[in-house]
This record gives sequence, C-alpha cells and structure tokens, in this order.
Amino acid sequence: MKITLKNGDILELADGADCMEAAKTISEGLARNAVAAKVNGELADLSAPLHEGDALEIVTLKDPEGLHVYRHTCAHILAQAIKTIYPTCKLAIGPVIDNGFYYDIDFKTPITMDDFAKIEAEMKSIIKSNLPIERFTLPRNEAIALMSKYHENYKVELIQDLPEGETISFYKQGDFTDLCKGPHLPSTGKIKAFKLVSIAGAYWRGDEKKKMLTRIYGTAFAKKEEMDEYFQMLEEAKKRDHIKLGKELKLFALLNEGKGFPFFLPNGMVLKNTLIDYWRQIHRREGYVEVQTPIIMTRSLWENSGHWDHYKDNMYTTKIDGEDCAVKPMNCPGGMLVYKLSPHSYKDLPIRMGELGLVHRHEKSGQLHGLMRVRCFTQDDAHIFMLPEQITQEIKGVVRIIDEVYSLFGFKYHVELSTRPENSMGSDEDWENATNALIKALEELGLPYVVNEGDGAFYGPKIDFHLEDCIGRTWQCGTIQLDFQMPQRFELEYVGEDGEKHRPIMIHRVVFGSIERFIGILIEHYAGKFPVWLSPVQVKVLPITDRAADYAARLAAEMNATGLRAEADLRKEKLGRKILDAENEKVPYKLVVGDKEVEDGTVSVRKRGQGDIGSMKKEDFIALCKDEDARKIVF
RNA sequence: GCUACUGUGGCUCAGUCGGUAGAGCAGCUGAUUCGUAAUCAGCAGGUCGCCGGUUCAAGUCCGGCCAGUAGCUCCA
Repeated sequence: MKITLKNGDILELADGADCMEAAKTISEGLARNAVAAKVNGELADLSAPLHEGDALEIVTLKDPEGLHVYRHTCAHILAQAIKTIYPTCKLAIGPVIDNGFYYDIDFKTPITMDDFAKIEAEMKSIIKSNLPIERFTLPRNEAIALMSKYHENYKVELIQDLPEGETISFYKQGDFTDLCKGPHLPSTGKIKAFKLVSIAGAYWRGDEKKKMLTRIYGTAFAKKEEMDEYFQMLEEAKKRDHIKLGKELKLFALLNEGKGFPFFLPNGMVLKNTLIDYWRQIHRREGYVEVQTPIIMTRSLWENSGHWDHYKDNMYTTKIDGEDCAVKPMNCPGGMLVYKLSPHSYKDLPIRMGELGLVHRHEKSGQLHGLMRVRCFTQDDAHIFMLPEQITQEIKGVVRIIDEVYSLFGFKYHVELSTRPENSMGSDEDWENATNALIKALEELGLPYVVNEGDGAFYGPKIDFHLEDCIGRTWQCGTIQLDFQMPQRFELEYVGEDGEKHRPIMIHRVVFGSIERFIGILIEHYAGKFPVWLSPVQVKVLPITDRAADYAARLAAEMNATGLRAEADLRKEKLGRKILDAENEKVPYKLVVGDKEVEDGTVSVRKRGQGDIGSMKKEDFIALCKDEDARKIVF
C-alpha cells in the first residue's frame, strides 16, 4: 500500500503495516525517537494500523504533541505505581497540563509529599521493566463491567457519561489497565526524566459539592538536563514573586489585622498614584469624565441593581441608623444614580463616566493571594452610556485603550469572551444581542479570543483580558461588559431625535482591572525594576564624603522641584555601601558626587543594569531624566 | 470554604533524642571622610503565630484556632 508523508513523499509498505513499521522504513533513527503518529491528522499510537492512501506523520519528542503523549504515559505510570503501593485507592482522572501532568486519586488514607520517594521508586521500576503498552477497545457495557470488576467507580462514572454506542478504549501495561483515549508511548521504558512535584486537593469533576480527591502533580521531560533547566527557571521566576518583592521594596504590607485588605506603603503609593495619573491622562484624551460615588449605600439601591439577590454572599453589609446598607462590591449602581441626576439628550451620548472606585468583596479565605486576589481593591472603572448604534464603536474604543496600556508595559495578554452564567438576570434575547455585539467587535478588530462559557457577570456577557504572573498563572485584568439590565432596572433614559424617551445601553469596563492586581503583575513583570516613570525613587544622590553632602542635598531638592523623585543618601557610609543599598532598592539612577563634581557642577551617573556611564553636567542629567520620565521610557 | 504544607527578634534563617533560645543583616552608640556592589567596635532587641493538653520539664510531642503558601472551587 502507499502512504503519503508530510513532505509529500510516497512510502510503499506491506499491507497491514503499522505506524512503527512505517517509521522504521523511513529511518532507524526516526523509529527510535518516535513517540506517536498522526494518521490523517489524528494523533494515534505507533501500533495503529495503516491503510492505503493514509497521510502519515511520525511524532517525536521534538513536537509539542510528542511531549504531551510522553507525559500522558508518565501519568499512567504514576497511576500504576500508586495502585501497586496503595491497592485500595481509586483512580479518577489523569490528564496532561501545561508543564506536566497530574492524577486525581481517592485514597483510603491520605498521602503526603513524604510518600513521593517511594512512589517515584516504584515508577522507576515500572520504567525499568519497559512494559509494552497495549491498546484495546470494549463495547460500553463490557467496559463498565471491567472497571466495576476493578472497583474503579470513578471510571465507571466516566464511561457512563460517554455517548451511547461508542466503543471504549483502554491501555494496558503489565497488569495495570486504565480507561484512556490515548495515544501512548509503545512501552514504559521510553520515559527518561520525570519528577513528582506537588500534592493538592481537587474536587471530583471540579464540583465543590463533590468529594475532594488527592491530586498528585508531576512533570516529565525528554532529558534530565531539560528537566533541571525547567526547575531552575521556576526557582528564578519565584524570585520575582510580588509578595516577596513587595516586602523587600516596601511597597505594601499584608497584615493579620486586615486579612485581604492590603496596606499601601509610601513606595507603593507612588506606584499607585503614578498609574492613576497616567490613567487620568489617557482617559481625558479619550473623552472620559470622572466621578466618585459613595462606598456605602442603602439596601434598596442594591435590591434595585440586583446585587442584593445575585451578589449578596460577596457583600459586606451594615446598618446605619437602623437602615440596612451595603459596602459597594461594584461601582455601577452609583454610576446609574449619577446618570439619572439630569435628563439626557441623544446628542450627549456616549457619556463615558469614569470612577476610580474602591470596592469591597468578601472572597473566601482560601482564594486570597497577595495583591492578586484581595477583599478590597480599586477598580479603574468607567460606565459608558450610549445609543444602540454606538455599541461596536465604543467597545472598539475601549479595546484600543486596553491594548495601548498593556503594550506600554510590554505585556502579553489573551482575550476571553465570557457568556451567560447560571445565576443571571435578564431575557434570553438581551443576552443574545449583547453577546453578539461583543463578538462583532472582536471579529471586526480581528482579535483572537477563547470562549469562557458561563463566566459572564450576572447582568451581562464580557470580554476579559488576561495577564500572566511570574510562574505563568493568568489573571483577569481588563474587562468590557455589555449590560442591557442595569439601564432597565434604573429606568435610565435619554430623549431621542424623535422627541421620545429611549433607554440607553451601557458598558462597564476597566483597563487595569484592579489597580492592586495590576501592580502585582507589574512587580513580577519588571522583577521590581520599574521603568523610571514608575520607580518610587528615580534618582539617588550618593555623596562620597561629608564635603559633598550639601551639594547632594541641594541636587536632590532641585530635582524634586522639577517633579522628579530624588533622594540623597547622607549616611556616613562608604560609597560602595551606598551603591549596594541603592542597587538593592532597584533605583534606576545613582549619582555619585565627590569633590570633583562639587567643583564643576557635574554628576557621575550610574544607571541600573549598566553601571557607571560617566559624568555629565547636572542640568543635562536632569533634562535626560525628565525626558525619560515624561516619555515613559522602559529600560 | 476544601486538601496539603508552613509559621522562631524588623528581615533571612539555625536550634540534635523534649532539659525554659542562637547567628547574620537591619536598628542604636562610638570611631572611620574612605571615588563605583557590604569599614570597625560595642549595645540593645524574642511570652518561639494564639489557646489548651501530655510531661518534673515543650520552640520541640498532641489537639483546637489564627495567618500565609500551593492547588481545587470562585473571581478584578
């Protein structure tokens, strides 16, 4: 029979040959490195049979799919080892994830990381035995019978949820059999480097009402060196952790006295206020106005907005003079009240009403995380009230602002479209219209996105912008939410061209999302080495001796007068010490001044990351620094 | 909230088999005026997260609580 290869070559094979034989025919080396195959674009085992005219591609560990298969087999080896050591445990699921794999297991008695050594030893022995891995299929009822025989009730449940009439595939290695779609490596001996990483609880089927299983995370690489590199990279990444750097750089504090309520320290406030200044600057340019609405408002307002019904679990409530009140978890109802203060003409729309609003949400304790997930945070919110025909244009405008801001920092982001959640309000028609409007804007902008089913706000669907932290976790920052509900509930109106009253449509949107979270991301992104315009201290003046102290102090004062942030280090320390300390504070510019500089009014400049860059007139340095500050230059 | 782990001066950490705490840095005092990544000496600083229990004796063992971290769930 004839097989077509990826490069277009035709391979002549004996009838009944499988992928492995094809690989061997191509080259012995390829056969050695092969981990799976792609037959007519579908991933398959090397033992999969070939047919006349099939398109074949041999997958090796160099291909992403190859590593995926490799890790999946490793997950099976983990499961086999665990079943050997703990025969009474029950297996749930064991998929491959970004940097490795995991297996969820229901243990009779819980295990800990101390047990990893013996599990890894057993895994090594399975690998050493080089057990062949064989695929077989069963009709559904026999598949259920097989898994019932092994008392694998989670597997039985999984099979029962598979579509009727489908044959079920299994993979067998030694005396261990697992339900699996595959494909897998041809034998266990192919695994060269693996490691169990951590242990965690995970709910069966991701449902917190269901039983919590033990999840064992592991990873595997083609070579030990690659694995070592990976763990080293992870260690490096952890040095950028914003909680660690936030403490070291005195940006913020997380105290027991305010669980989930961060304290911002002077350096952190510079960061926050500088971001806010920048935010105001671009929003003014984009035609936004700014308001501020109260933190605490009455129950009736929250009932009207729907929050009392749909969001109460996350709200802090209180009583004022006997009246029920709530601390705002969102800014929108306040914005509605501002809109309603005066009548509006269609000529006024769109109204882009910004608010840097401090919101409070009662998040469950276990989900708090540094600045990324807190119980009070500042949203750089805005509500856009508009005519129906302005929807697409306004959404696009917001997307452009978000892209401009994220690009300034060099952030990579991905976009998600979140659709109607379960606990939501409004008609199907409104939801459909709103979702379609968002899709339309995304498509017109050519912005790639993934759909996040059922993750919208209770009042509308949204476009979310996700940023990455130092270890690759993503956090939702920007969001654009289209809302047909609030304008109805608050009976918002404008007078149209026809003189009749109409209902405006509204967008809720944030760019940073939460300024706190955004700062967390910024800290990790820059590893604390902020660009000049964001640095809490931009310039540190370091006099060498007391004789230069006055000059240093005057220099710092002069720079501060121009709006720069400068400090003089007047301690009686040696220069080397002052440099080290300023370096540790990650100050972008250090000015060394001694007798020479005092004499000719110069400064000797040390630039972060570059060291001594020579001396210049103090006026020239100030001009250079002002320029970088104004132009938000990143180095 | 759930599962696992962690919790010792401001910070980073040591503390063996249970015998009532130790270092470095930071701080304070004094000396040093020294040109590009840690000057020297001295002083001071801790109810070992909190509460109970076991014990002649608990930082150490046990239980509960609190807080943090990883993950699950949830979300900006």
